[in-house]
Amino acid sequence: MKIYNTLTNKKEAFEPLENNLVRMYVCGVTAYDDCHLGHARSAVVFDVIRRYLTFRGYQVKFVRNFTDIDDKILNRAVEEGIPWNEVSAKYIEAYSHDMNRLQVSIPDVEPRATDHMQEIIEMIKALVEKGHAYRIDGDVYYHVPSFEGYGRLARRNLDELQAGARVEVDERKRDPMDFALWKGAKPGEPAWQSPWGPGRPGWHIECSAMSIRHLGETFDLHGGGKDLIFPHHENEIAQSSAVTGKAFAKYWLHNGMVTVDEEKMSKSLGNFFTIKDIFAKSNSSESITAETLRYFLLSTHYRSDLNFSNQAVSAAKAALDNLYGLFQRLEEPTCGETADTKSFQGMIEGFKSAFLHAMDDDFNTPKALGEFQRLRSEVNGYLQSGLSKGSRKNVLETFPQLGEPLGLFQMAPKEWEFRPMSFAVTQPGLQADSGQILTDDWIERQVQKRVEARERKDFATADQIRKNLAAQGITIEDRPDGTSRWKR
RNA sequence: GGCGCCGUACCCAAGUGGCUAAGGGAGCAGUCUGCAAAACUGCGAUGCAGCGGUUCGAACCCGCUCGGCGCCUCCA
Repeated sequence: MKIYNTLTNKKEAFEPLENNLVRMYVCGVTAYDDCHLGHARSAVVFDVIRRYLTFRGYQVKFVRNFTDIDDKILNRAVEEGIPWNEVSAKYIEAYSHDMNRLQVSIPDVEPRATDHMQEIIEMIKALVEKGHAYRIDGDVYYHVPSFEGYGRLARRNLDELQAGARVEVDERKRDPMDFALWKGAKPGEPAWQSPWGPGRPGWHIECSAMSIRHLGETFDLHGGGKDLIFPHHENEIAQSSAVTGKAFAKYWLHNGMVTVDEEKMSKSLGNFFTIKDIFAKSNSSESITAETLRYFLLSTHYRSDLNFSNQAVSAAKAALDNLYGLFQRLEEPTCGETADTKSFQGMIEGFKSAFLHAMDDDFNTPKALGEFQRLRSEVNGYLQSGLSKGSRKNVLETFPQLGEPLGLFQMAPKEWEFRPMSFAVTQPGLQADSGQILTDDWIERQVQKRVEARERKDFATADQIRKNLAAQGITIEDRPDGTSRWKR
């Protein structure tokens, strides 16, 4: 298996530090607002990485944190007029809800900064003792020049950084690059007791403290969005290695940004789409919307940026329609039995090995999805001439089995709906009475009436029924034997 | 200004030194069908931003140019 490591800037053979145990930490979110598609991408990408490692036989311990104390949370509390810890609790709940809808599996540990104050304070104390941090009044700063390897991850040197510094420099700091480990509390702010007086931790230290607490001083994988490389991950390394004297994470993985009109999706630009909104505006069921979003998110390699558009999501939905269409046909009773052919077995095996090969190469999900599509096309070809029951079953099991690491193809084919996906009300007339209110029984009766009409060659009636159903978003497909299937 | 990434067909997107440049969406044509739908088959980049260079051979390596983006500030 090969994994691209930001630390070395190249793909490396993946070798866990300890046998087949993989310890991975991913930076989660600051709980002060609903999460958007960018947050979701990071969560889905690392969910897939975790699932695939597990699928490959590794024992994975996966930790993803919540930042539940931070300036933005405090600001939000003032805005909403509620206590700060209600803000974080509310948005942690919202995040968990969204991740659950997106079928993102729950990490083994979801640590929160406020539950690790002891570890954080101990770590800062150690940094002060070792001369890597200093106190100014109630604040504690990390002294960046005291750490020799600073800038290695982001491939920058201190001179360059200072030349480009855009922040107003706090004159009290020994170096402009120094960052806060501990912030003394201002009146009215929440505070924890510390050797430097009441206050709260800076952002970067919590990830160091929590990852070491749950995974040990050196662990295998550390992930997050690529916008965290600098300064967040650079600072994590500086803090952690300065305390332990050991290497921190062995492999650093970073996902690309989600963009809108080629610009990074972000709060500050205001060009973000929340997961909540996307689900609310979707004309499909929650599970179908979730699978479509996952397919969309995995259709670009995790390290590249991914542009969000209605068209791109629709393409993902259409691609899934074709796959679920095949599943549906495979489940139908066979008319003619044909014997298994050698070439069929070979084709399935060829697919499996192509899938593994793609995923083993730095989790190349777009390539893997391409292989699934190729399998679909192959199986459809076999279906033209006939496929044995055993082979049908084989295919029907292969998709969910290999789709599991991607979190795809877990749905029963009959639950799938084939209507084009949209996120807004496009055609009010059609939208208003789309399939949802129609019961399967009612549709079934309509279809049966049409079958009977066709039997007596009353095509006018048959076509009228088909037209009516089409207006409700129901598609009819006639089989050669005179029966019909329908799809929402 | 510094550091880094990217530019592959109408759209999305793999491929990063050597078979006919994966796959999906959209489109067109054919087979099938009462007509459809679906499926299948075929068509679609003599070329991978442009220009040079290295090489027996380059989308892939090197250089320059143009264009886009990210980070350098909170950020997934």
